[in-house]
Amino acid sequence: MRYSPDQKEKTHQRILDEAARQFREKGVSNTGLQPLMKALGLTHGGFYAHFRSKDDLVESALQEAARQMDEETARLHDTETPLATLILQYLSRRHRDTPGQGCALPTVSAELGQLGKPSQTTDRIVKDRLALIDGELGHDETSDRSIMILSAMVGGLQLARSVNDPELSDRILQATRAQLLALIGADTGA
Amino acid sequence: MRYSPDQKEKTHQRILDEAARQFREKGVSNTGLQPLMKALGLTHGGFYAHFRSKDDLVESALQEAARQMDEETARLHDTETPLATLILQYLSRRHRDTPGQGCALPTVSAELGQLGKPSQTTDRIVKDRLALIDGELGHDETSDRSIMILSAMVGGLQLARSVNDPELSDRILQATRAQLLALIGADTGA
DNA sequence: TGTACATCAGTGAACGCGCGTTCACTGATGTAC
DNA sequence: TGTACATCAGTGAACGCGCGTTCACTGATGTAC
Repeated sequence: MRYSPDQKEKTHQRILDEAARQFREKGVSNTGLQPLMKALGLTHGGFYAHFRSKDDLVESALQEAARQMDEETARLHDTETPLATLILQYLSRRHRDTPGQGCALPTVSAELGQLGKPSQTTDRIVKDRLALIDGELGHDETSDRSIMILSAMVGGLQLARSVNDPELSDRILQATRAQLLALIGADTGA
Repeated sequence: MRYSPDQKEKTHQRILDEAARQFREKGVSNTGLQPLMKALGLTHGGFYAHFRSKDDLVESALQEAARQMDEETARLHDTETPLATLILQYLSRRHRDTPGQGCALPTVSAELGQLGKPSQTTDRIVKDRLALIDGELGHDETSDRSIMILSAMVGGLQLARSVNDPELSDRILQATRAQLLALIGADTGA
């Protein structure tokens, strides 16, 4: 059956959103196209009217996740201390517990790197994040400090997600947060 | 055919070693038992004389990787500045390029966390690493500082592996290394 | 010492299953007259 | 305005494939007599 004129575009976006969520939640390898389409109330055959292949979807979904992230960081600048807010949000329980809405670096990017599938988008996300942090720190170009902050953010989130003991997980978030805030306090203050 | 008395034990260890390597290199989901056994010159059916299931192998291999790591860190104490040496080795090109011999936290543990498979071993590895770092820093119990150092190590390694641009990858390793060494210099010096 | 038998690590075909992908088809909508 | 036709998003069966797992079997070694 044929649908209203903008129906295809809407479905395309729904697939993209759901994929971006599931890829970050369960990993690319553990996300099947069949269950994904079923979750949207569609059958799997129709997928190929929207994307050339699963790899195509992966790349598009990674870009979509990056775009969503950009929107969120844009909203950051309305706050008083954007970098502190970024760190607090990144290393929050909420971000730990909802990977589907969060940063793609610890999940999708890591898996792509492991599989040897190069993605320009990973580099773009990393460079954007670094530029954001450097901007807040008052640096004109990529600094060692901003790289180390991003490393600690990604590693802290990942460890908090990997660990089994809930107290240890909370502790990892809290400690990494506190240390990073102290670091940037020393940078931007005095 | 039957083999010499200690043959089974040797084969068991060979499977364990190869699995620990492949899991860290390609991820658990992307490692098949059939190719794994073939790589050892065996057929896949024989696998179940050694392990109850793939999940059993995953847990055993994770423990094996942890054991290998312990051996390596034990050797660290022969060096003059063990913590600095640990950081330099962890964030080295060598470690980035040979995940099969390296730390399981950024690869296997992350994937298990993603799949919702709890593993006691992940917690043990994290706690051991933290204890090691705290010991070098002169702390009696887990400190915020040691957690943040481990976060930055894991995150820096992972980012360096995920990124496509070789210069950016090298830069991430170098910057995270430099910042962490400066941090522990300030801690242990002064 | 020689022979009959039990053991069991490893073999390889077979299983059901979910995967990514293909393809002939459907049928409501948009277009042409 | 009414009718005939083209379009094409979505359907659902089917494909070949690799997966984890099972199982009847093999045959060199260890054991019992």
